[in-house]
Amino acid sequence: MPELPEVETIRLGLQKYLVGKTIEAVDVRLKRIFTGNPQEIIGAKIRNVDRFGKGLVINLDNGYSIAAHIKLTGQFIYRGPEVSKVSKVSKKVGGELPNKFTHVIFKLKATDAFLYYNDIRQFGWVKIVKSDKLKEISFFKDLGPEPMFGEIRDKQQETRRLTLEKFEKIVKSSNTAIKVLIMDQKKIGGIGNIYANDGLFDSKIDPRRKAKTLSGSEIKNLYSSILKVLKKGLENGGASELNYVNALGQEGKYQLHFLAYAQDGKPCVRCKTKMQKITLGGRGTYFCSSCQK
DNA sequence: AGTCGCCTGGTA
DNA sequence: TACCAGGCGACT
Repeated sequence: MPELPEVETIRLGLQKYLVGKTIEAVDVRLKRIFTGNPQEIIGAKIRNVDRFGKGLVINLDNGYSIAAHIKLTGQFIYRGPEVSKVSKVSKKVGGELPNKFTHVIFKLKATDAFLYYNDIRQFGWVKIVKSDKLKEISFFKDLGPEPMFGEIRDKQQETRRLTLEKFEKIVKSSNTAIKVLIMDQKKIGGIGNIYANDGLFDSKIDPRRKAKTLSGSEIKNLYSSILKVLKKGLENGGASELNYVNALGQEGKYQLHFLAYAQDGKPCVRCKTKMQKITLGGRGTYFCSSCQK
C-alpha cells in the first residue's frame, strides 16, 4: 500500500515533471473526493512538490497548494511531451488515460501535458487550499514526526524528523501494541502495514509487545530497522501491492523483497519456521513466532 | 483502544 | 457470491 517510500517515489516523479508548469484547466469528475475552488489555481505555476507522511502537497506560485492523500488505491500520473512513450506502464493504471478511475484531470500549459488523479476505491482526497492554511487540514495538523532520510530532506526540516530521542519517548510512553503504535500517524508519520511488519521482523520484535516493555536496545534496533526497510522500499521504487504505481504509471519492486508482510505460510527467511498471520489493530499482521520475541 | 464505514476489484 | 485488502476519520 502507499506508505512513505511509495508516496516519496511519487513525489520525486512529480517534482521532476511538474515544476515550472502552469495549470491551464482543472476537470473534477468525481466531486466527492475534491474540495476547494479549482478556479483559484488556474494560471498558477507549480513551484515544488512536498510530502508530509503519506500526504502530498503541490505548491503553486500564487499562494495556493494542491493537497492530496492517495490512501489505498490513489494514483498521480503525469503524461506530457517528455514522456510520450512510457515503458512498462502497469495494468494497475487501468488502461489509457483518462479512464473510468480518473477523478481529476489537471491540464498543464505545454502541448498535451496532463496530471491525472486516479483512484479505484475513491478513499483518497484532493483539496485546493491556501498554502498558509495547509496546517488546518487535520491530517497534516495531527501528523507525527517522520522517519525521513537525510539525502532527501535538508536540515530546515529537522522539526519534522523522527529522531531516535523522539522515538524513544513515544515508545516508552505507550501501552499500545508496538505495531499499532508505529502505524499511528499521529505518533509517527509515514509507516503503514508493509513497513511496520517488515521493520518489526528485521528487529526481531513481536508485533504484539506492549510498546513500553521494549528495552532501550530493542527501541534502537527497531528505529534502525524501520529506517532500513523504508530506505530499501524507496530504493526499490516502492511496493506495488494493491494499485500503487509511480508518477509515470510504473510499478515498484519492493514487493519482491518483503521480509514478513504477506509471507504467512512461508518459511521464515532467518529460521525457516512457518510465518504466522494474525489480526492486530484490525489489520493483517505477519511475523515469525520463533525469532520475533 | 477497538470497530465501523468509506469503496471497488480480485480471489477463494 | 461472500469475503478480503487497509489508510484514516468518526464513533463508541
